[in-house]
Amino acid sequence: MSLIDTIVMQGLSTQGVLSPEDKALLLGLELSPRYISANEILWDEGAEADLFCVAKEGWAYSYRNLKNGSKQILKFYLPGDIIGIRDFGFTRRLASAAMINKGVICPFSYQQLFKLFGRSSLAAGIVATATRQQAQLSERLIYLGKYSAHEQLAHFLYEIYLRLKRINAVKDNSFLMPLTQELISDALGMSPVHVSRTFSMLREEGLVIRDRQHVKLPDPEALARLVEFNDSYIDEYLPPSFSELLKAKP
Amino acid sequence: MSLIDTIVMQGLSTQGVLSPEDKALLLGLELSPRYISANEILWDEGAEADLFCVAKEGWAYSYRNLKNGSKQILKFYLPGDIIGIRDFGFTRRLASAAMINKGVICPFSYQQLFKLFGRSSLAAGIVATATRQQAQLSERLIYLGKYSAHEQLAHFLYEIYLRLKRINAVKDNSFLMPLTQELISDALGMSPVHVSRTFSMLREEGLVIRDRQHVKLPDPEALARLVEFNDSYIDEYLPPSFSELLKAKP
DNA sequence: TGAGCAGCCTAACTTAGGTTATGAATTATG
DNA sequence: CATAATTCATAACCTAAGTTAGGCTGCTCA
Repeated sequence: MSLIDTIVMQGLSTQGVLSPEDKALLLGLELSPRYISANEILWDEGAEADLFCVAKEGWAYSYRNLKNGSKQILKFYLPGDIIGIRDFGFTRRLASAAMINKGVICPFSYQQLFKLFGRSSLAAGIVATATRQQAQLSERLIYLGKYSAHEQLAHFLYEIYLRLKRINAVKDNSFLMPLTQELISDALGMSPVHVSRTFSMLREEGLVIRDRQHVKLPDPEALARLVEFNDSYIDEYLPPSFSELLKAKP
Repeated sequence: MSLIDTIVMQGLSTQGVLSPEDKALLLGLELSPRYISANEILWDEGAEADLFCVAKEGWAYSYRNLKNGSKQILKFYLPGDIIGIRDFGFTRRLASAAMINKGVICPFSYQQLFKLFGRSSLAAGIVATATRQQAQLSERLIYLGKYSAHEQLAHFLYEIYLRLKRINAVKDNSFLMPLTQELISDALGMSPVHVSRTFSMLREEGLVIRDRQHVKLPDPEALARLVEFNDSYIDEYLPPSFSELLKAKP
């Protein structure tokens, strides 16, 4: 899993927009992998925002600690995702980030990112990556605002399923999800008890089979229909016009 | 109100990072103002994503229509904000956008944006603008997930207050907010009735005085304490390191 | 190998906020 | 100027989800 495997970069790459030098620059970002243990905190809210990471192995999440002692999770990061882009352009972290299970991340600095920005095609790719993350956040906002716990959890599981499928981590409609129900409750803004209740409902409906970290969606399409899933924000490549515009540049 | 007045661009500009040519490019975006009437739809979800707008006058919002007939508002845009950056890198709109009151917007195309991207300092500014919007969304997510209606509405009003103050639209702790309670309810994911109830509570506590569109916060600091407002995501300039990095570039 | 603990389930009870309804005040329209 | 349509306030009632609690299972590590 390299940065190039980010879906947007893939799009740029397969359309021949990235030059060999661009690719060399991208690959240069992953020269210093760091091995991280489970539950290790990558950074705390308010810390200096001086680097980003590509998650190579393991899951991570960003979150905010709330005054009442609980926390709200903003996003789960799967292998291949860029962690910390959220803080680009801020001096301090707006949210904490932590590893869920043990894994490998590749940190890179502002300096390295700016080097990429010199090449407008890479700037476009980075921005597109950031807006994709924002799009995922928007979807979550929509479900938090107006849908029931039942629909929320279904949506959440289907999103994870799609993101894992993209990186070939789904086999026979099953995947590994290293999340406790407490983490899920922090992400969906509901109580852990209600997450359990809702899982039970989905099980009884035959939509989700789960044994600890092993999750199986016997009929993913049924789940998708239930939540009217809008998958354009996950799967889409860059618009065709992009490659034209980028090639035309001097 | 010009694009330069966007907080990030202001930061770049006052630190002398923007060259005269950069500024000319930016101002070029504002050459074709369009006059928009109240409630006019700028674009629908699923439409081709081919342009962005700078809001010059009037308020706008982006939203998603939900299957049950209601809608979820993702963001309100005040004068000076860039509308549509959310869809950068997608071929189709992920959300609809509409004007609230009548106003003026300045559309610009992907081509124009890419021209800006040729200059890495501007690319950085645009990305930072996009991430700032994402940060505002994250804050809303946090409040949707874990706080009561009372705290949510207080937070919402205080955010509007800060954003308006930045563009000098607050006088004597009062400002004009052209939102119906129904729009607010669509943004905060609660029922219109409960918005009204909650406004009544805030009024009784002496925190918010409101007569139709005229809103006064007699003691903004008290409101801020109530919600423990984290204003770093609104006010902060670009990190000092940015200007160093950008100047160092060839 | 067994004590301790994290994770999960289910039940009983409570509550914040949704829903429906009615009326008053404002604003738009013919 | 009169009528219709918004917008808002408040009340009465209801439900989805929170809270507290108790018990089960399967790790971990002493």
